[in-house]
Amino acid sequence: MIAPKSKKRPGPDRPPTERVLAHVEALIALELVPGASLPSEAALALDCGVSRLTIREALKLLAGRGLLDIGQGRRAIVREPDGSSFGGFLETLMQRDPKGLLELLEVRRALEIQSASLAASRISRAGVAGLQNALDGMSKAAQTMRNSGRQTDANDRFHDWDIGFHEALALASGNRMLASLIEALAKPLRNCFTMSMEGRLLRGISPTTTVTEHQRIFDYVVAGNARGAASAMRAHLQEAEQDIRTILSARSKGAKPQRTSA
Amino acid sequence: MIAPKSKKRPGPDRPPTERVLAHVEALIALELVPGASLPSEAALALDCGVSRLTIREALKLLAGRGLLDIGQGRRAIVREPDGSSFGGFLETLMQRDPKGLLELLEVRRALEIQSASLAASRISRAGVAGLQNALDGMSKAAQTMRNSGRQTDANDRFHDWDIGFHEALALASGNRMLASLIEALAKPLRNCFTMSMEGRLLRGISPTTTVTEHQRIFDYVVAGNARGAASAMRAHLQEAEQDIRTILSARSKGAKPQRTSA
DNA sequence: ATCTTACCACTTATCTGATAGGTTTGATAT
DNA sequence: ATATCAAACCTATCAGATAAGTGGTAAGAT
Repeated sequence: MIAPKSKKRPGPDRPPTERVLAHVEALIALELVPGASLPSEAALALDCGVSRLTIREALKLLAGRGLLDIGQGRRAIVREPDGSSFGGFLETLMQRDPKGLLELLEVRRALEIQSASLAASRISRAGVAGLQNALDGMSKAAQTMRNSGRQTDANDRFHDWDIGFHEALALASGNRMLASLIEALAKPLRNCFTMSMEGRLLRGISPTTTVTEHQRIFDYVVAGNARGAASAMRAHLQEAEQDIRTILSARSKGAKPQRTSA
Repeated sequence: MIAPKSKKRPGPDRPPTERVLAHVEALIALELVPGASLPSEAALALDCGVSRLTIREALKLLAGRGLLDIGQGRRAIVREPDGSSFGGFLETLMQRDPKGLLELLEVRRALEIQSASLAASRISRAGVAGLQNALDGMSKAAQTMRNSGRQTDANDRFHDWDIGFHEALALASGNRMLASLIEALAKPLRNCFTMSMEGRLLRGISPTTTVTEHQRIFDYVVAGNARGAASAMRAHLQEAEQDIRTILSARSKGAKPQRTSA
C-alpha cells in the first residue's frame, strides 16, 4: 500500500495537540467509564511524546466540552455526560439576544409536551412515586406561602418543587436524553419561575391553581393517557407564558424602557 | 455567623484561572461581537497579572465550550454561538448508549413538530422560497435516483435536500434557538437518513413518497395551518422511524450480532 | 501601473526546568 | 485499632526560549 492520502494523514506531522486530543478522546470513549480517572499528566505526556503542557491544554479543552473534571492535586476524572454544556449554550444565546426568553419558552414547550406524552405511555411505579412526591411538596409549599404571606424562602421552595415535578416527569419519560435537556432548561428558566409567580399574583391567581394544573398532568400520566397529558401540559405552559407576558408588559409600562447598552 | 468561608470569596485570593476566566468571559459577553478578535495572549497576561500559560489554558477552556476559535499565528476570535457544542453532547451520549438512537428520534420528533407548527403560524415570503427550493431539489434528486438506479451520489444529494428542507423549516419558524438545535441534530442523524432510505426500499416505498410527505408539510405551512403542519410532520417522522425499525430488525436478523470491539 | 514575491513584525505553539500548593496514602505512635 | 503526621504523588503556575504560522508591506518583475 502506498501512502493512502486521505483527508487526514495519520502520520506524525499532525499537530501535537490533535494527536493528544485524539488519544485522550479514544481513552475516554473506549476504556474509561464515567467516574474513572485518567492517567497522570506526566504519564500521558510520555505516552504521546509531548510535554506536559500540551497535555494540560488538551485536558482543558475537553474539560470545556464537559467531558472531564479537573482539580488540583488529583487526576482528571471522566464526567458523566449531562446537559450542562447545553445549558451553557442556552445561556450565552440568551445573553446575546433579548428575545431569547421567548424562544426558550417555545423550545421548552416542545420538549415538555413530548416529555408528558412519553411519560404517560411508559409510566412505572417508581415514576408515579417520584411525581407524587414532587406534587405533595408543591402542595405543602403552597400552603406555607398562603399562611405566612409570600416569604421569599417559601417561594423558592415552591419553585424547587415545581422544577422537581418537571424533572420527575422527564425521568418518567424513560428518555434520558430528553431528561438531560429539560434539566438543562431549568437553570435559564429560573428567572422565569419568579416572573411567572409575580404574574400570577398580578392576575389574581393563587399558587394553588398552579398545583391544580400539575395535578391534572399527573392524573393523565398515571392513567396512561398520552394525548391528555400532552394537552394538560400545553395548557399549563400556556398559563405560565401568559404570566410572563403579563409581567413583561407590566414592567415595560412601570419602568421606563431600558436603553439597549451597546 | 462566623463562617467567613462562604462558597466563593470574591477576594483576590481566588485562583488565577478563575480570575482570568471571568475576565475573558466578561470581555466576550460585554465588549466583543462574534467575529471580533481578542487581545493577544501577552496583553491579556499583562492585564490579569498572570503568565501567558494561564491565559492559554483559560482560552482553551472557552474554545472547548465553543465560544472561541483559536488558531496559530492569529488571535483568538469570538465564535457565533451555534449548536455544535450541543451536537457534540448528543454524539457522546449516543456513543455511550446503544439505545441513544431511539431517544434521539423522540427528541427530534418534539422539536420538528414544534418547528413545523411555528413555521405555519409565521410563514413569510422568504420562508416559502426556501422551502420551495429544498422541495424542488428533493424532487429532482428523486427523479435522478429513479432514472439511474440508486447511485450513492444521487442518494447523498437526496439526503442533503431532505436535511435542507428541515433546516429551512426551522429557519422559517423564526426561532433561531430551535433552528440551532435542529441543525445540530442533523449530523448525528445522518446515518439515520441512510437507514431510513434502505428501510424504504425494503418496504417497497419509492423516494417519491418521501417527497410527497414533505410536500404535504409544505402545503400546510404555506396555508398557515399550524395544526395540520404539525400533524403532517408527525406522520412523516413516524414513517421515517418505521423505516429505521425495519432496517434495525432486518440487520439483527440477517447478520449475526456484531461483537463489540473492545 | 499592476501584479507577484520576498521579507518582516507579530502572534501563537510547544518545550524545558523549577517552585508552590493540594491529595492520597501509608507509617508511626498511642 | 485508631488517630496523627509526613512523605510521595500530582496538579497549578511561573519564567524564559525556540519554532512555526499569518498578515501586511515593500521591493521587484511584467
